[in-house]
Amino acid sequence: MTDTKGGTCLSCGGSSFTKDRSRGEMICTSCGLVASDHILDRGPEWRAFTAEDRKARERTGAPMTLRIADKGLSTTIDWRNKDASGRPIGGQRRASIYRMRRWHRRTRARGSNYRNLISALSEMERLASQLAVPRDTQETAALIYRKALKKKLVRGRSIDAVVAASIYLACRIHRIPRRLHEVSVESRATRKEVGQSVRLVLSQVDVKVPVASARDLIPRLSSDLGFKGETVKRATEIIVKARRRGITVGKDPGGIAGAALYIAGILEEDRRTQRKVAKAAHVTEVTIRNRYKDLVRSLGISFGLDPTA
DNA sequence: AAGACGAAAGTGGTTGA
DNA sequence: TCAACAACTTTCGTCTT
Repeated sequence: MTDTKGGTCLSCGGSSFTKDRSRGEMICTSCGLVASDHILDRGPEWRAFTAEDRKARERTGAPMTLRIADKGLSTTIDWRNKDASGRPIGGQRRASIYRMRRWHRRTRARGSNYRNLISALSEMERLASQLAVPRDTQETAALIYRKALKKKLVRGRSIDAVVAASIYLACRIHRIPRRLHEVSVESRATRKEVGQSVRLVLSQVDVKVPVASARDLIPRLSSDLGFKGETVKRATEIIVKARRRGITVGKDPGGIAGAALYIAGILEEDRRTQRKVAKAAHVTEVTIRNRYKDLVRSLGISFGLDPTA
């Protein structure tokens, strides 16, 4: 409990508030009203300097706060200026009731968006930790989701799908190799739904997302398969060349990355079976073979001579 | 026996009339 | 809404190591 902030309490008219940092709540010091509904909207003010601080607020702060804020006023306030026994209410008390009514209306008007955001953010938290997505990437995801929400893209489709899409896109922006199917496996939405949401968000929301590249998948795949450094380097070269020839467009990046690693493995005498590579890359052996053929043909790779180039 | 290869048919999704 | 289509998968038989 530390700093106090300006403003007027809607319940008692008091002007002093206590801020509970761990919960992100604003509490009126004279009547105890939890007045915190704006905290969600003040994105920038949420910035904290330590990881713990940020974590504490992001996780439990917003949703819990809102839940509390709503709880206090979930009943309707009668419009007549009478008290329970029918006597008229006057003076300061009356003004205070009026303010409460207005506040109540406002909360309700924005209520559906808030409610949506609450469940979305908690789902996002769950998904992100499941996928080991870093904090800043998660923030990007939250931002994308908010934009989508503002554009009414969530209407009529599942929150989970749009959340998953936001995380997937945020990962791509931050070049964190998370593939669509990985995200959808952890999501409650199906791969199809997530995919559709990704496309929708991509077309409607103003985010620039780099194209998914096979290159970004190399580090993960190679560590899964235990390739040595030289092999990884060579695989990366192969992909760079392949992209320059334009034979990577429209193909599953997993297949390309897998095939490049497979080829590099042969060239570097660091071989893995197609089966293993395919499994790690989440494609079939056939796809590895097809990409392998494409790559070998268009890059003129030969396996006979000592590969020193 | 395991791995590599390729043909053929099937799947789920996009695109364009 | 439907058909054509591209990418990928499944399945399976055959060759190679």
